[in-house]
Amino acid sequence: MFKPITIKDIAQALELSPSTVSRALSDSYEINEETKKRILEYAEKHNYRRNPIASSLRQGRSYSIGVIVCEVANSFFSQAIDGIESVAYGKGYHVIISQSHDSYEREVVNIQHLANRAVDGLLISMSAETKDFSHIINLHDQGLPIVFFDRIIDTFDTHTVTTNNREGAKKATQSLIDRGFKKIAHLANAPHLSITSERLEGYEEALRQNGIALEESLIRYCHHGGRIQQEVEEAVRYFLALPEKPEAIFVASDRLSMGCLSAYNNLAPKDRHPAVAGFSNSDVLDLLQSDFTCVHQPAFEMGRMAMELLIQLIESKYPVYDFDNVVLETELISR
Amino acid sequence: MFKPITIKDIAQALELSPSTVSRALSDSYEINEETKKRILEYAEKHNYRRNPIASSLRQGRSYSIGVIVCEVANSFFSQAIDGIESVAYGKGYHVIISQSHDSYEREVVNIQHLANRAVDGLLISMSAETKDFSHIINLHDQGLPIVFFDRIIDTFDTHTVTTNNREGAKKATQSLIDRGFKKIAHLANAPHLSITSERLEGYEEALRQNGIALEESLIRYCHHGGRIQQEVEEAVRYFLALPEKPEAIFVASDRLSMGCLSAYNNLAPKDRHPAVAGFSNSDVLDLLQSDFTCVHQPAFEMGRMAMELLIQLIESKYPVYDFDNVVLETELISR
DNA sequence: TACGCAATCGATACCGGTATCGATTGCGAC
DNA sequence: GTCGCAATCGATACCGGTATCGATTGCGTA
Repeated sequence: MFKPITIKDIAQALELSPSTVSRALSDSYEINEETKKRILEYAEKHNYRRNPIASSLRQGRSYSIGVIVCEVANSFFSQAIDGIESVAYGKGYHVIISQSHDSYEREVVNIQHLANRAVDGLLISMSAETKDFSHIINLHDQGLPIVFFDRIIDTFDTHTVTTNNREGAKKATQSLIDRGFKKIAHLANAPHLSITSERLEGYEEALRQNGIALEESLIRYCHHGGRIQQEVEEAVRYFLALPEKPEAIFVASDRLSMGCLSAYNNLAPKDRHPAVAGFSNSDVLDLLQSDFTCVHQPAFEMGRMAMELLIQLIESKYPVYDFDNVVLETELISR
Repeated sequence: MFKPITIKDIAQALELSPSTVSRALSDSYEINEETKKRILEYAEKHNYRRNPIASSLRQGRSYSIGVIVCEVANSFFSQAIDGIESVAYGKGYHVIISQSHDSYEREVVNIQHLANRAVDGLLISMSAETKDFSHIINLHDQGLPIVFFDRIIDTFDTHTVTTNNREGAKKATQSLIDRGFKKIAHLANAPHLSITSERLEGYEEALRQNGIALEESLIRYCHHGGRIQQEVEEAVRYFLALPEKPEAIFVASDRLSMGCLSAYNNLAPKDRHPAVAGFSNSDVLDLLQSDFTCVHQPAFEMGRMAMELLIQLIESKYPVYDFDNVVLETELISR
């Protein structure tokens, strides 16, 4: 088995002390430029690599952060992750990605796992199923820096990055109204998600401003965020069974849009489907249906910003009590 | 700042030695059941968590493995990752996901990063751009266990998990032939990928067996795997400019299929598009075009298997010289 | 009685960096 | 001449577990 070269090996070879080598390798001002050069050259030549494990142990920091999202196979989150990584790599942090699959249990396990792996901080977007936040509160109480993005909770104060969900939902709904639809249903995400209530508000506001009565019967929730296709089909089946079928649907998310369209294809293949507008960051969905209007979130930017705020928390020398709640604007893309 | 409880704290509190506590916590047979119970209870009560960093340092193992794929926003890879995780978590391993975005440089950086983070092994699916394998060979020579899946290289011997690309490509092409098409183009991935040549073979074989002459002019490669939409558009533009336009296209991958369909929509919105068949694990693409026939790979199973083989390598007490090259079958899904 | 051995637990070095405290040298200033 | 201080480097403890080697006790057996 290959045994990598250590700082002590270098020290011995150059007749220096380990501390000198360590300092030289981290470019300390205490070390003579000449010696520094010797050490760096030797290290380079012998392909020395710092052992981050040992380093972490001593420094009490791992220079890695954890990200928990429901799933990476989702355009919004994969774009957000790209944004996160773009900042992280630049600042020397490593990103560990974890998926909750919108399941409460997996969220708990994974967050625990990440905390155990001694991450320096967490970027969290809540799972759809989660109603109890104690697993997160505990870590926060223990001093672990946490930043929420997209799906946030307000149980305690910290940085958050979201989009203007209310306004986005309003714009999407308005676009459907502008196209002449009056009977507009809403296919919503899990009720306890922050984005769900905000988007619902926007939907309601658009209806109200256009003098359209809100019908509770036109709102359907998906408690697992569409993770189970069956729940989406149930909603669609419900819509199809209504005496007056909705002419259009405002769908809360990407995944739900796909599930919804797929369900309509399966359940009523020959029928004319209602028009659909909704939140989406997919670059595929636009191929799907020419009349699909979507609200696009600046996912990359959100990831970037969340990561920057997290690093700010991590590297702050003093406890932070002043938190940012960034809200970015959405973009309506219609065809 | 919160200071977590350590093994030494427990030892002191219970008037035992750290080694006894350590052994009790790992359920060693050397420790009396009674003492074990005392220790476990105390640890539980005081919410003790083992410090994996310290543990890794001493044991020379991190119980984490690295995965490098081109991107997670890809159904095939996200499904494979799910498979990987399903095995990993069960065996106490943590999965660190890294994206190459089909770029050679990012692949090198990320693999280096993972190796630095002292992963116990790597699961690699090669980037489309990569032609030089020395960064991987180096790590392998240093004894790092590596298993390739999907996009493999044969520069050195190790476990690999792939699908029967030749057969899958053949089936897809055959399905187009069965539908009466004779002029069938092939939109291929980067030429140096293993999957590219294998799928090309299947395409050629299907043509040959049906007495259709192979026309080199109908084969277009995307050197960046479709990462740059421009290259796909270029290929489509090429197809559109041919004196005899292809009636159908066999597309090598998911991403290329999307890019291809999108390009046709943009470049020739009013034209009737050629029929498309190709490799895909997307659950969206089937919504797209009713006549899209796809070859589905058992991605989850591939991930599962690759992870199991990797663990086998990692936990083997003796050097392994006998390697498995698993080839799973594809499934043709037509409508 | 003495010896072997299993059961149980302790002391300590060690994993590879790094923070801390100190030592040495040289030189300008008083 | 001595003092102060900057520059440069060394020795060592320490981070938190864990592998290694030993020590002790008790009991069965020759």
